[in-house]
Amino acid sequence: MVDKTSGVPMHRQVATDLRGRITAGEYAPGDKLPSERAMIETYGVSRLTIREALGLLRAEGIVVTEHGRGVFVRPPTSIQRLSRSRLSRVARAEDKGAFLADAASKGFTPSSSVRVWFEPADARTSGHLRIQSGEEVTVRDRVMRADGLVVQLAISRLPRKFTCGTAIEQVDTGPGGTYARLEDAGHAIGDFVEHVGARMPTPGEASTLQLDQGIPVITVMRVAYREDGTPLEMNNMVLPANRYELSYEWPAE
Amino acid sequence: MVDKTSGVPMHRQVATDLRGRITAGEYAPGDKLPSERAMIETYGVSRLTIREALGLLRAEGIVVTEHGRGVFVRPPTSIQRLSRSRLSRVARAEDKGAFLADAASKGFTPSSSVRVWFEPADARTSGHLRIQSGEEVTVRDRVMRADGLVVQLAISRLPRKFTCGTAIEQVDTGPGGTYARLEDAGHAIGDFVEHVGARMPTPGEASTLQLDQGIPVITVMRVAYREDGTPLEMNNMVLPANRYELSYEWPAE
DNA sequence: TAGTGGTCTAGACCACCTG
DNA sequence: AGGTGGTCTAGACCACTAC
Repeated sequence: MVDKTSGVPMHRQVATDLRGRITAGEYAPGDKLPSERAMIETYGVSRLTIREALGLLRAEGIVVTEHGRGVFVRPPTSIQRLSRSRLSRVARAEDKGAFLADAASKGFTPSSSVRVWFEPADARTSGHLRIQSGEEVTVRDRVMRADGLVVQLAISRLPRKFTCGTAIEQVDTGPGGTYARLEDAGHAIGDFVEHVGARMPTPGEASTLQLDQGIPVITVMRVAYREDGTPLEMNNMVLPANRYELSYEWPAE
Repeated sequence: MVDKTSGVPMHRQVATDLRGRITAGEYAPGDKLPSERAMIETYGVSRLTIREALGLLRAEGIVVTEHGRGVFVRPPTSIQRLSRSRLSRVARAEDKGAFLADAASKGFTPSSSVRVWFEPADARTSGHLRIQSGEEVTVRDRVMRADGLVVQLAISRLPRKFTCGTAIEQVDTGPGGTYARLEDAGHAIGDFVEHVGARMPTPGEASTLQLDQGIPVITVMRVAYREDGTPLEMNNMVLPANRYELSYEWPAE
């Protein structure tokens, strides 16, 4: 039962109570919570109030609702660790690309869909790639899956002058992927820079990545530089935050 | 007006319409949207339906509601970039610590509150620091502010055997911060590893960081290793995702 | 068929902000 | 004082899932 006179909104009281029972283990991961109509009796409030409380818990990512089935404590999802070694030259030499290399090493069956096209660089692209605005860039838009589940979106842009006549302009870039083809063409990679952020997904991303409410996405913008400092590629990645963790390591110098 | 027969829930139709008008620039950042009661007339639906639509946009982080004032298009927040150079030995030698160094270089007035205590290592801590479970660790819990606004939470744990008799066990660690004191004590830092993730904030974090709805937090777990590979410190940081971006760079090797 | 969550209405009162 | 969002009720019907 809730206290209608405490000043604390009733739906918050309900949410706090449920959250406490979940963290205390009364409802374990995967367990079904009582139905909304049962909670109406339990707490003595209207159904909307119950639904508002559940909305808070959903937004926190600790419960999921399934239409026709019930409300469940979200089970922990296994986290993939992506470490910067995924970009090592050794890995490239042996494999088809960063994502496929990574997934295969972890026992997943990876697959990806690729679309390739060309377009003039917009302001943001030209800034990061240090080319003229409007200069033609090669765009590779990829959707990566592990065991059929979409786990990563990535869209790469490269100045077309570096990809002309290479397999980078094909759907299948061949062994070692884009970076291997760049090196074949005489553009040895010198440095990588990654900018990492997080935000809530757009509706499109949420449906493509099959994201539940309350799950943010990690955004990574990676720029690959040639040994002379020329930007070769800008890669914008979107990862579901409940399935990924990024790892970086470096010497203290 | 919405189409009540299309099968698409009305609150989604309203949300899609508003989202379109916002991205089209009809409502600019900072602009006030029409009041909920005005939208009831515009769309011909009940107030709850309007509020559900606004709830979707809030969860996406594109609008904010202010009690008694209205609903506003969220203005873009300026992003702080944290790069790994913040941990350079040079910066340590000149300054009070990573955060203060960083904030000062960007024109903010930084401040921080620190609490220090000692406790036995739990399973997770002992695993990362490679010590016996229950061994005593020094805990430094910090709340960092820039111009009075809380911008970062950080909680560090170090095996106490490395901090005994150093200023690390004091609130003020002195010039260069924790890492400088470790080096003074003969523990030269060899490597850093950071694990980066994102999630929705807990209610406590949301209020401490004054986070609006729809803003995730970036989590960083940093482990500092001595030159011989011994873990010296585990630092768990929580950053508001709308104010921070992390940058990493490394040679292609 | 029965139970679940999903959507929606009409109306009410409260808390907060601005004039 | 008047407008705004915040909370809450009672009731209804729909869509999905299970048995």
